[in-house]
Amino acid sequence: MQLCKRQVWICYKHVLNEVKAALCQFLFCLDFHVILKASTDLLIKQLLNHIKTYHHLTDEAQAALRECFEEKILGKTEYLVTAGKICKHLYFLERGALRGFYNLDGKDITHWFGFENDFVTSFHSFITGEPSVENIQLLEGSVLWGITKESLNRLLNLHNDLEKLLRIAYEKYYIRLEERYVNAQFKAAAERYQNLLEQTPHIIERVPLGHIASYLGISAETLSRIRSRF
Amino acid sequence: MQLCKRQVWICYKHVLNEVKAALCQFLFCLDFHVILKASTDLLIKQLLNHIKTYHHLTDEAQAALRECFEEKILGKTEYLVTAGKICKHLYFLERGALRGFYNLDGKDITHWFGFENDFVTSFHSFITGEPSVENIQLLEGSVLWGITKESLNRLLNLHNDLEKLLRIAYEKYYIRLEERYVNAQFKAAAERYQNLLEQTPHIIERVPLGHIASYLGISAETLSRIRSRF
DNA sequence: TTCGTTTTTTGATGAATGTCAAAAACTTAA
DNA sequence: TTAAGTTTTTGACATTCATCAAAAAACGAA
Repeated sequence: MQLCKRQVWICYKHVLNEVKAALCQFLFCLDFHVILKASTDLLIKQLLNHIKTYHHLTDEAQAALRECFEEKILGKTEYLVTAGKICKHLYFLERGALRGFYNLDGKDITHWFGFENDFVTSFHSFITGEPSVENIQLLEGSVLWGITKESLNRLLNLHNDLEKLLRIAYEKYYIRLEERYVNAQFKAAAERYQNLLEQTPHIIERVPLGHIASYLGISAETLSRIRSRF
Repeated sequence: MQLCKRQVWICYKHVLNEVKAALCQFLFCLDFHVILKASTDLLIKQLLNHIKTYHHLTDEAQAALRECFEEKILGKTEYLVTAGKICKHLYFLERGALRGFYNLDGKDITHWFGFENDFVTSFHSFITGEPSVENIQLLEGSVLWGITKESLNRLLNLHNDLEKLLRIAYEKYYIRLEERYVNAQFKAAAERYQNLLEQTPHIIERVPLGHIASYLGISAETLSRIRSRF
């Protein structure tokens, strides 16, 4: 777990995604932590499109968001959030995959995954301002957009429709978590794996078995056996 | 499970809680479903005091809430919400206790408990407008305050501080659920019982063992054995 | 490609927990 | 208070799953 990396900030305008990705890949190899800062007239299209599915925002609120979100590109296995530190950002995952995990008796326990169009953060730390108990680690090279808690709070006081948007987002995330909770606690391991296969096959396709086993609350050996007998 | 009961609406002003409780008790015996309608200048004090811990409301917003919440008093074993029906109310539990449960393969699975100062509803049904999959049943005679989704939405559009309050409430409920999730899935049965003993002893004191076992995801027999060896 | 490392699979064993059944304790209503 | 019903406890046994160890497969860097 590398807590201290060399950082590069790159400001850009009208750069192709492919070029951007290649550049980042190159810098990852040199062990740099890359933070791309897009011109404000660019991008966040996907973010704005996504939140439209929650609630419609005024043009002013959209412009304000554009100002405050900062692009961040991280490579596979890098950490977005590390346990013990206060997490001051809320991130939108534009492209890629990551996992939230914490350490229990020396073992890593993965308790959630994030994919395209998810809002991710250590919610506990972000909301309470206490140090995070969980780590967030990249499973693939990913493109994220981050906003600080201060910026977000400022915007929430300026734009009422943003407050409503966030409330609706929390509602959605709440019932999603509730569903996950019921699945996790009250169904057998094999059934939970079946559910995963049917409802979120992308998890199985993109995440190594070990993490999935941990996520399902079973040992990797047991999951391997379940999988072998379909 | 009685879906259709005789109802009494009682409008009152300046009635002692003891008298109210005695009256309700009497009516429960006669198998009435009691709905008390307080004069708007009375009560909801506890509710308003409680939500102050989340966010301060303007006097106008407080007055608006007073108008919209309706008192509801139910007896032990009665149902607040039944599976299959759309739950259109959000409730504040002033006094009493209840459980949320659903049916899985013919067995009742209790997945949460509610106590004093909790907001309760079938969140999935309330938020999505779909029929509830869970039942909410009273564990003790309880005093609740309910608001309809329509009223709430109307108030949210009128009072921005209410929107903020609700967002903050969702945040709290979200991280509370997340904690419960991690506890549930990744700790052993005995440890979960220990946690319950330490963190929420009121659950153990006020809820029958069978429901607690179900809540912990273990059989009543196993819980009985865990308990016998402390 | 090849070597070394990590991940996944397979097998043997033991611990934890579920299930069924019956007894004991507790509740409730008449 | 009793009698009926419900909940909790106890015992015997079966099942599920974790653990440890070792082999096989997949992955990654040189």
